[in-house]
Amino acid sequence: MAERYPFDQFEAKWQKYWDENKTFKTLDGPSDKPKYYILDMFPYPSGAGLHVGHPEGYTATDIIARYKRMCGFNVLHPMGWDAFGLPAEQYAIETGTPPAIKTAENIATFKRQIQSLGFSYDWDREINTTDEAYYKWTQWIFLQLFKKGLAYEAEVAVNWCPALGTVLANEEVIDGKSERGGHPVIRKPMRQWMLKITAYADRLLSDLDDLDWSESIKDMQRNWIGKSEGAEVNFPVDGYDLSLKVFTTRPDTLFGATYMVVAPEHPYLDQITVTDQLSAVKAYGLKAERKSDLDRTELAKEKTGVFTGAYAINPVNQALIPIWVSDYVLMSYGTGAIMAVPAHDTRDYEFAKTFDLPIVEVVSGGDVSEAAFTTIEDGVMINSATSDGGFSIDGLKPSKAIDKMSDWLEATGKGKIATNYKLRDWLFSRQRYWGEPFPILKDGNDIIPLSDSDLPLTLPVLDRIKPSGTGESPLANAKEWLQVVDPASGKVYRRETNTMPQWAGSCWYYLRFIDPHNNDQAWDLEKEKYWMPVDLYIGGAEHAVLHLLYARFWHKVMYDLGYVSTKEPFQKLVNQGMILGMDGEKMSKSRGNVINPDDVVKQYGADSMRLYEMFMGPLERSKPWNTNGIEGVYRFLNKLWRHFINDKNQVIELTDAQPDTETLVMMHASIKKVGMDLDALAFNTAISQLMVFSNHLRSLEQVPRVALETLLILLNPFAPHIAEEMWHLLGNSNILAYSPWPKYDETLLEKTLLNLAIQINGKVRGQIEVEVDAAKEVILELAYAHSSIKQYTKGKTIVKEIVIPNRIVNIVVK
RNA sequence: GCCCGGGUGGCGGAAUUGGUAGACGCGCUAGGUUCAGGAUCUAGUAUAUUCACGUAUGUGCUGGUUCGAUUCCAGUCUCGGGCACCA
Repeated sequence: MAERYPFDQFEAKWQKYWDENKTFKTLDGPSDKPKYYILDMFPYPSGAGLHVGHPEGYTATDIIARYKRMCGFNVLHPMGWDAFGLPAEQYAIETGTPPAIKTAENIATFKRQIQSLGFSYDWDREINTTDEAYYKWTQWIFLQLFKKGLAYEAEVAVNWCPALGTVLANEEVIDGKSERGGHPVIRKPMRQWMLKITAYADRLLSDLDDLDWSESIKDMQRNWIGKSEGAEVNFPVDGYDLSLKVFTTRPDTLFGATYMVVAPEHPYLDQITVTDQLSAVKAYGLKAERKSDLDRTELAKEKTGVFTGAYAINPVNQALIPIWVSDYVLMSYGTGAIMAVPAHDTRDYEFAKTFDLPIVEVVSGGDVSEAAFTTIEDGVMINSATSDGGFSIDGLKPSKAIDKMSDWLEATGKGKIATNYKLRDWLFSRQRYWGEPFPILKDGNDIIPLSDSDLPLTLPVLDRIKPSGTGESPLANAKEWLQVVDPASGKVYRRETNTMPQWAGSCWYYLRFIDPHNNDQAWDLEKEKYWMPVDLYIGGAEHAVLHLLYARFWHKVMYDLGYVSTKEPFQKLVNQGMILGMDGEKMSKSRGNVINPDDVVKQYGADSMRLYEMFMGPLERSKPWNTNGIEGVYRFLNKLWRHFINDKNQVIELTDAQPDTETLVMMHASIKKVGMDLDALAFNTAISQLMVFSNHLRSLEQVPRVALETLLILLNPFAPHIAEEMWHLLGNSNILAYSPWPKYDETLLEKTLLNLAIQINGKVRGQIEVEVDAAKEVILELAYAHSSIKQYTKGKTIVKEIVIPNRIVNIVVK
């Protein structure tokens, strides 16, 4: 390791200075400065503390925040804690330590670690989702959702572990057994709160278009919402006064429907199954239920099913087709029933082959004796006309036939055009203690919301958190808390024992940062108008779908209620890539490849840590940690310090003379490149330019003060401690944090002479120096005069001369 | 299976609209400094071949478009992420 420059002497000093002087306190808007709201995904403060992945995003946002301040923006850059969640509760059950205590300890560790990196957060805006003053408003938002009819109760199956007397999260269930103890886990329906996110599916989808997010994240959200357009078709059940409704994206293939399949949970199943088949169907239903419980990762997708004995009437040709039951049809998607077109659907094809059901080709172009033909781009409809010839789609392309059949369904009332979504309503309750209590009272089945004045409904302090044994949360043990007596009527109500999931607090924290201490409102509407939307949001890709979708949903509800002024909360989103271990694998305790930021800061200092996190590669890419790499950036800072600062902490002698041309050009080129790279979040190449500039300055006999000062200004967002320290050693009394970002002079960067490569048949064979915008004739004359070009053209026929001004010359010879 | 991203020296990675591939950093080699090691400074460093000048090859692979392709197009292999019987 290189000899240390004294970072340990001044990094803490500057952190203390910024803290004591509240250097980064954000004044409430509106102000005359343009605003910039830059947000990190706030962390869950786990017991393990920070790992090097956390500071990657935080460093990126901090650099941008510091850069934007220097550019004259009013910057909002806050940090807080998403502190409800399972681990603290599990810890409480095991050790008896109350979750609030453990959580506070974890937060203290996280905060110390984050602060040791010199991030410029406005700590006066720190929020914690577990504070009463915060979750009061989470509860308030829930009440808004409830009043709008977007929150409802439903019976939903949970992972119930009888031995532990508790409900488990999916991640606590491994191979059908509880993670702790290995006890059996069964599915048990319980009353749960649901949020009607599906009501916003269309807007959540279409509003993605205007966001400055990566296409891949938008695609993930689009896929999750899973919009598909098609038709609903009613198939009357033969002999019954009811019809099976199906959803299909391929109404064009209706003539090819040779059977139907309903999900094992379909409500009509008991009614329509013939007596002979009843026991077989019931047995199948039980098996299907168990299968999904025990081993849902079963990869062998062998088709199974049972015939119900019933028949349906195909509405387009009156054909009688058998109705089967099979678990390849899901009750939770579409209508829980399908029309099966084996010739043109892979799954139906497999099923038909397994049970020897007829396969009728209605789109020509494939070979249905071999495989299902599923494309709608090619092929022509066949066998698709009614026997009386009254209706036909024969001869059409499938895509056209879809429209014609849909119209026919609408016209005859046998079906209608329909849209379906994969997105389901959001299961919004957990059987846990450590979460926001629902502001809800129960009177039998009646639901009574608390009034706003009763908020917050605080969590009761329990001597010991333990399972209720009934599947209800540990709150069911809090007898006093549970019972509420109405003083007027004397009537006794019971509180809701479910709590909200961890997502709740993170769904709106970006709004609370705007006005974190408001006791009368969740946030002030004027302040919201000033600060929203978030201009840049950086966080891990693991939240690409759920957190972002849920937050967008709440935001739209708040928008509809007039509490926020923007349709979308996060205008620009960037997902940082993962930092892998030295071995190129995901960092994990079991692999032993975890890097602790505390060790890095101790050994190399915060500036080197920050610089290395950004120098490793593009922010959005995954990349491996390499200790040699941090040595490199450390050496860069070390050389900078030791070249300009002597043993007595004095700056070497600088010159006040104008820099020479080369230095001046490099200085302005650096201002330009670093600024442009920062705008593009290309931190690694910006740092590279700083190194180039710094290397040049160190090579000079006489270093111009203005050049060194410019370097320090440019370096400041990246390595603020060393930049501030050297800035002050240079005799400046202002602080760099708010020094204006320098402007560059474009005219200095315009070259008068440039090197032009001469190619022969596309291969570079020589270079000439010409004036910018030199005439084609001049260039060619110089080119042919070049010795090696002469050699390559000697005795050859010149076929073509390509001269691209200021770029290249290519001479094609034969 | 479907939907997204990536594949460039020994390594992390650079490369405006197609226009001199390999910036910057690591590592390595040689030399200076040092009693020595470390640290540091200087020079070199894609591969093959050559004493050298040079020449040939080279951005996963195979083709294509072009005077010219890391960049555009088609196909293919591979790694990573997401979803997964979604009708």
